[in-house]
Amino acid sequence: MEKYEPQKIEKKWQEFWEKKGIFEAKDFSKKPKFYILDMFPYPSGAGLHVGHPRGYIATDVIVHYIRLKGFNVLHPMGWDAFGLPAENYAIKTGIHPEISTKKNIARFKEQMKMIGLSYDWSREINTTDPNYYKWTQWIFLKFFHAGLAYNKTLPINWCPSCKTGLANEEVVGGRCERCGVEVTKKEIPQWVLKITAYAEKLLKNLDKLDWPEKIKEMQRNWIGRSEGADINFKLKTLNSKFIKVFTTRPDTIFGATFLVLAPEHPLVLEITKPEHREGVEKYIEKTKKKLDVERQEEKEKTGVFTGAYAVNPAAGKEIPIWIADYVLPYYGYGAIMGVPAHDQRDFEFAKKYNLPIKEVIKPPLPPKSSPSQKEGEDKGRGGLKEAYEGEGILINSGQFNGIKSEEAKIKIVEWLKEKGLAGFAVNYKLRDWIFSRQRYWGEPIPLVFCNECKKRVESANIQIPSTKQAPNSKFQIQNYEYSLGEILNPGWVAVPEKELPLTLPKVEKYQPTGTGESPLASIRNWVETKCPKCGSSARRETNTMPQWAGSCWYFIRYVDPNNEKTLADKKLIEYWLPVDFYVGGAEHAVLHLLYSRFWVKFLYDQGILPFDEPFLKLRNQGLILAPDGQKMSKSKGNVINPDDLIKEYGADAFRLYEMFMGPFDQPIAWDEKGILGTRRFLERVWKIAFSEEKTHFTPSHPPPPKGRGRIKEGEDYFSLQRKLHQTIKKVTEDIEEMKFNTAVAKMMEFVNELEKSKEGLEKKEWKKFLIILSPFAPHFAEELYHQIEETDKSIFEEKWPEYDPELVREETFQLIVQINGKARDTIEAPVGISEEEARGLSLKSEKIQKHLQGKEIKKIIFVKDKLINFVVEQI
RNA sequence: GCCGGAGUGGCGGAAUUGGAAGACGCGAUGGACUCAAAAUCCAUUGCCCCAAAAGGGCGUGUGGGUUCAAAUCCCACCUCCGGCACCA
Repeated sequence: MEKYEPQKIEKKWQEFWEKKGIFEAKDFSKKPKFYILDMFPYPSGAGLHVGHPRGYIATDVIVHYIRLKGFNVLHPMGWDAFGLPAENYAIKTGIHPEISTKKNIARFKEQMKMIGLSYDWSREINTTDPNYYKWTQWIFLKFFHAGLAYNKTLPINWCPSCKTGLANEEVVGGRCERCGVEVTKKEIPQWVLKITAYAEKLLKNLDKLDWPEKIKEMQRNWIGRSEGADINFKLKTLNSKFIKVFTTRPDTIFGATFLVLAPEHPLVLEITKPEHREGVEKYIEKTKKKLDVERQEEKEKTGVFTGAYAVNPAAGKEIPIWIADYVLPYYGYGAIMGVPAHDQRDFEFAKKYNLPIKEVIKPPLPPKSSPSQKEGEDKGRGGLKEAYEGEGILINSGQFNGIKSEEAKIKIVEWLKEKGLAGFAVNYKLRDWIFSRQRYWGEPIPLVFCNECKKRVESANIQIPSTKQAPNSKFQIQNYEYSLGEILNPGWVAVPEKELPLTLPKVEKYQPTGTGESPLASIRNWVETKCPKCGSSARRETNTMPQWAGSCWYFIRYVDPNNEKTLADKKLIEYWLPVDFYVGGAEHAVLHLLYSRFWVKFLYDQGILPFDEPFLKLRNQGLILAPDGQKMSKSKGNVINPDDLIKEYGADAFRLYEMFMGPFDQPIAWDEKGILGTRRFLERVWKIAFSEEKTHFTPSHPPPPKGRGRIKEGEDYFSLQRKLHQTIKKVTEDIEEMKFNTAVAKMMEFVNELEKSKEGLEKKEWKKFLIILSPFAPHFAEELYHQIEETDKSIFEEKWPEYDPELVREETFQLIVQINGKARDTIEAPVGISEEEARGLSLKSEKIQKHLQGKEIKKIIFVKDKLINFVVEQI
């Protein structure tokens, strides 16, 4: 017998598969298609650690399984290679990101091949390849022309360490998602994508996706839809002007005793009375200096009075207008109505500045624990301890007194609507996507700025239709045709499609300037260009696209990775897409997963894609933590690489252990001892494979009887058969449900039994076991398959075995005999026996007799093929 | 504070239409093989009582409840992890 030496066999079979090309997807094959995708990695310099492959191995298991089931599978891999680490590395070493990226990709690929992952490498893509990002730019221009990309100077989140602006989604707890440094504010011109235009669709479609509830919930919260009303408060002084607020509680309008504007509100200075001007300006200054985090951490409410008054449209009373930084400028209208009796924040503010508190909602039943309702408490004279935020019955609300708040929410808005002072409204927390990065290593934004065009567009005074009505309209000005985007952003002109890709120029210094300009700005002969429309001198946009741009659509490119005419052939898109099954980490819940849904919805509206959701089914793998229970990171020095493990234990033992260590979707700490267990398992299977009587058994007795009845002869043989088929069933079901850990456990159980058994399996049955093992341990199974089969076929060209339902069913079971719910004996009994038979069997047991002595049987509970329970009472 | 998920041996975990808790693996202990060790093989391995066996009791975060029977269902609470957080 040869020794099991994974190092010898793994390389051999990897080359065998590659030469055969059996893992390549066939376009338009007659087999049913299945597109299963891993989130493609950023090829970092550190290479893969043991956490990465967890998802890759899981999809690989599924891929093998589903191929064996007869599907035409698309399972590609590529590189999300734009990003800061490569650029930072370039700053440090002067090595161009393209070069370091190339090196890293080679390393990643080598590691993936080492694990034996069965990707279709003929479709490999790389987001930094100009032939790829040509289409990223092309899609950006679609957004631009449709009026969904706009240029605006905004105070945005700025990472002082990465020296770039960030999207809302990239700020985690006030810190930069990448480097963890606290985010500051910076006001610079930005390209912004109008993701908010898709808020409703992004929210609604979630319901139809087979995604983890957790991710869907996170997206729902992120989009943050609230229903309520817009209400106009007439200003006391500037007669024609209104302050508009959004509220989810129009039923409390009679209790609005003041207004609060965000310090950034555009009307603040206009309405402020001269005698309050100084205080207001000071407050605005102070707010400007505050970081978003500080502003949100502030517990104590602060604010200043503007001296101005507005009129409560329901109560008709004059109410003061304040400014305070607890009102955020970017939500709603940056202004709120203060209802201190029914909003805790307003309550705290009112308490602090002695503003009137007016109760307008009475709780339906006084809640016992509410301090405001305690007896003997000084209520009604501003003695409230906290706001009552629940629903209830209206009081102090004129003609609406006595009705329920639910009802009032509608009636009051309708009443105010008639007076032209309110309307039903919906608001979202989602904000538009800040799309510019002041860094080098990203896709150049293919736009130029032309002063002549700016003048032309501005002077033309065009009536702009809403983007919804005319997303792709063209406008003729003099001899030039402008798109909607070019009209909405005067002076900005798109680089013509035929000039794409607009390639990233070589630069001498990668160092970000920190002033808000990209390193590209220093390359004069690149920046200075001619306007593609009118030929006047123009300047290129020097910001680049964010990290997430390329990953928004990469799954589309895999279906036709080399197409030069379009992002992918329509027929291939129709055949392969959308992605049937997507696997990756949960950390992208509101980044990549939201952005790519947005892009797909847009491309669908543009008629470019025939589907509007990219990923039908999504599953997240749990994080693999370092043995110390911490997240693996280079800085902590606790990273474990797969290379050495594979060298020592083999790729198959590694794969098995990654699947066996715990439930796929739960985080788990790495334990190297565990891989020893799966290696031992393989060694035992190997030994069995070389034992003729175990794998080439010829039964000397008749085949197993169908149905009931037992034969003593060949008992071991039948019980092995049965066990094998139960294992096939369990492994099949577990792969479908991604319960890989129990699938592996079941195969181990089977092998234990086979080891112990006096008899063995016939060759054709042994083959079935090798096939169900093959997705987990492909090299190993292929080797043993060729040991029993003279063939140049691969095990992966076989068929997934069907289990025999007759064999899966057991003939006997352990009847549990309970007395008062406690198990007192077990008796082997034939499956399907009746209560009477079971009772008869049980009463024969000495143990049971003993327990029943001196007791009266009150009741018998019988569960078929499981247990019988005697309920007794002491006589 | 709000939303989501989870608490089971020394460890990772199994068991969910309620039906023997601890599958499988790791570790540990004893033994075989060996000059010895590693590897391998065999046995034991939730805790407690009993000299041992037989036998019995306890046991799935805590407290209560429903039930012949609860890790599983209900109520209250505790802890941990993840996400969001002055969103009007």
